[in-house]
Amino acid sequence: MKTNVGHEEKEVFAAYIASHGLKRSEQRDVILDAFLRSERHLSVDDLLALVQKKRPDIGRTTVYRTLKLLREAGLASELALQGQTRFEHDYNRAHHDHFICNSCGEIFEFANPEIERIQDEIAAGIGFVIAGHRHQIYGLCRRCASKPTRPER
Amino acid sequence: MKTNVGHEEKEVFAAYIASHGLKRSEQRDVILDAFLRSERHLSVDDLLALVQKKRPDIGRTTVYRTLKLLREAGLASELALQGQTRFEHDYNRAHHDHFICNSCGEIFEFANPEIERIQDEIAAGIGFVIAGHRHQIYGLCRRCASKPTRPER
DNA sequence: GTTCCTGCAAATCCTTTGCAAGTTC
DNA sequence: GAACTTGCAAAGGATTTGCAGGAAC
Repeated sequence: MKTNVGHEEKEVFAAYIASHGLKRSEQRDVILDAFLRSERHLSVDDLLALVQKKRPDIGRTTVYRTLKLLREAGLASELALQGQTRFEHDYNRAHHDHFICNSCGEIFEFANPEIERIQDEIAAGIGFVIAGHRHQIYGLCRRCASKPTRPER
Repeated sequence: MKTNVGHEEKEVFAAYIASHGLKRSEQRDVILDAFLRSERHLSVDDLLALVQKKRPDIGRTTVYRTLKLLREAGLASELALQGQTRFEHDYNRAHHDHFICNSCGEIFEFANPEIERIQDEIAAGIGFVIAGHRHQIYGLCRRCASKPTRPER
């Protein structure tokens, strides 16, 4: 297993901690490490499960609180899906949106400058100042779409 | 005050009720009427408040249940915002997406065939079969953006 | 009469918060 | 030692469900 995953991100977090009068902790280290090692779009419970493989005594509350810090530090960003929130890496990542498969739950990213441009144009037309957006496309991924009849949802 | 608002929609609902072995009720009539009279994007509590002006004894649960029926009958559609769900008219309405003001909560609709086309194109490229999407743009509306300093959120 | 509806209270689900005990600096 | 963290349990907000009584057909 790779060691020293996300070295730079860990430094960013340490700097954030230091500059905000916070303290480092074993738990935060473990949670950040687990977060950085995963390339998936993790729910809080996904991350909790990963974390508890290393340290079963770490609680869900701490995961929630640490994810909040990671967001503030610019390391994680929130993906607000229907029922639950998922988190993805955000350090040095360009903006993108998501396709979400209703059958297997897989999430695919996409980015399209043309769509962004049109959004800006429409916003300008009504004097709306954009702060952010949420653009999620639901349906069936290639694999699930080709399977005979798989119940969605 | 206008009478007989949404005559056609009321017929659609009656037909839906009849064809599904359901029964009509005073409550459903009041809720549907209040829903049709409003042109806003209503939260459940918004609608409950409107309904209770006429019939204070109608409960929140019934509003939830009736909205579910209205969705199934094709009269209402759900707008899944951050914390809460809002509902809008869906009868004979074309697809559209939303701008949402973080300051005053106002919701503006927009539709852009070009964006839809690009979405379809990207989806086709990865073999994704689109079932629906959610495209919400957050920020400040013209009025709120022009005010000096209004706390967002 | 049977079946469907309604409203209340209780139950869920996800997330946040209060608090006493443990850590970090 | 002061200030921050942690985990539990409790609280929160939105939505759903169980149930007994009330309406519709």
